[in-house]
Amino acid sequence: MPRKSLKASRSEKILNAYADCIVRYGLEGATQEKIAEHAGVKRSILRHYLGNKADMLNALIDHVTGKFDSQVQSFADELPTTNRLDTCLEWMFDSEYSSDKNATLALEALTVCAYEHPYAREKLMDSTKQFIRLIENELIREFPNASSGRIFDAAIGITGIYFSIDSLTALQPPSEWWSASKRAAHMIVHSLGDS
Amino acid sequence: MPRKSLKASRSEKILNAYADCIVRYGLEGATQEKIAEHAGVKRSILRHYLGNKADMLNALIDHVTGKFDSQVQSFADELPTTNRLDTCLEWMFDSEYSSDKNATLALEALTVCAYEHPYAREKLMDSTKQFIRLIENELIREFPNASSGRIFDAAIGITGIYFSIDSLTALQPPSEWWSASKRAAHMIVHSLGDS
DNA sequence: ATATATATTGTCAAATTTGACAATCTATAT
DNA sequence: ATATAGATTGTCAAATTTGACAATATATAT
Repeated sequence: MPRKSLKASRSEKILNAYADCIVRYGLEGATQEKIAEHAGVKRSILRHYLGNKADMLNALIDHVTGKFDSQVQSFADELPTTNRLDTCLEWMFDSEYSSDKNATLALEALTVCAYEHPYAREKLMDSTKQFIRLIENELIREFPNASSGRIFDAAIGITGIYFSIDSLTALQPPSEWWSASKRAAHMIVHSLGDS
Repeated sequence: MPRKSLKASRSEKILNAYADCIVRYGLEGATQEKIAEHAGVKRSILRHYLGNKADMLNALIDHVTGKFDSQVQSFADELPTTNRLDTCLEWMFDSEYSSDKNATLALEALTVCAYEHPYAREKLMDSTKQFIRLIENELIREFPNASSGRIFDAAIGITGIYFSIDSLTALQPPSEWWSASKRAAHMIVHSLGDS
């Protein structure tokens, strides 16, 4: 008898707007007013679907990490069977192929609340680990004889380079920084071949 | 006749507290109240020495970038004559040697305001460039025959790895991530030798 | 058509944050 | 000792942000 619930779709829209806002204004700068405006809804709606501020933050943490994780997963699934590693780096460091870098940026923007929010710290850590593992897997596939230690080192390095250039987008760096980052990642890859 | 001004020392103390707060609570989460508390002064003092919120932010930008720049400078000055590059990476990726990582963290925390603050964007970009240049110089000293392109790529990579592991401190990563980051940086260095 | 659960809007109070200024205290030179 | 410029504290109003709830509108099944 009741009308069908819009909780799922509305929550999705609101949380995406929330994530956009923390990327642009910082975690504490993302007020409910701005979030509502970005989402194109009234502020009261936020409370109706997601509760108070603390509830919203928890929902955001789940949303952002979940979105990031699923993007990482589909990223891995869509890699071709041949030339996987090169394609992987191509997608990571070419803005043309990047479907939605905002997931990574939102993840990074949330790190500031990890100091006082153990739950956020755990989930962010898990997502980061999963991303590193993705890189590890591709490196292992290409260099099955490399030691797990060197694989891990390389994965940490490539991930770091990616996270770093990604977070630098706010500074609008020249596009050469992206290509240089890609080549730096390739340097790490190549060094695995010299074992 | 007047009493001597404390403007320099007080401003220094307040701006350091400001920087600490944005690292812990984010840019917009660093309220004047919290800053004053961290600095051990009354809130009114902030206004007296640094003006209103906008004035404080501008002062903070100058302070943080200036502090970072001078640390980078003294970092370069203190490098030994032999084994400079290894020492450089040792200092960067060993928390024992790191005198004050907060300067880097504050720099990164400020990037969120670059979207709407062109002045901040410029200064943050300049400081980042200067850091990259430091790495470039050390690489050139070690590999004078490497092309400037590869030097730049390597510098971007090493800088990215450093910035990234640094900003991940909020997630309290295991210490192995630091050592892995260092080894990844070394991988980039070694790949310069195979030109 | 009507009941019902949900969507949506609106409004007000409480809490937080900031701006501005007055008032007082204190060191320093004369 | 006294004048002076600056240090320090205190207070209040304005603006912002959030919390909470009432009131209305609307879709859906019967």
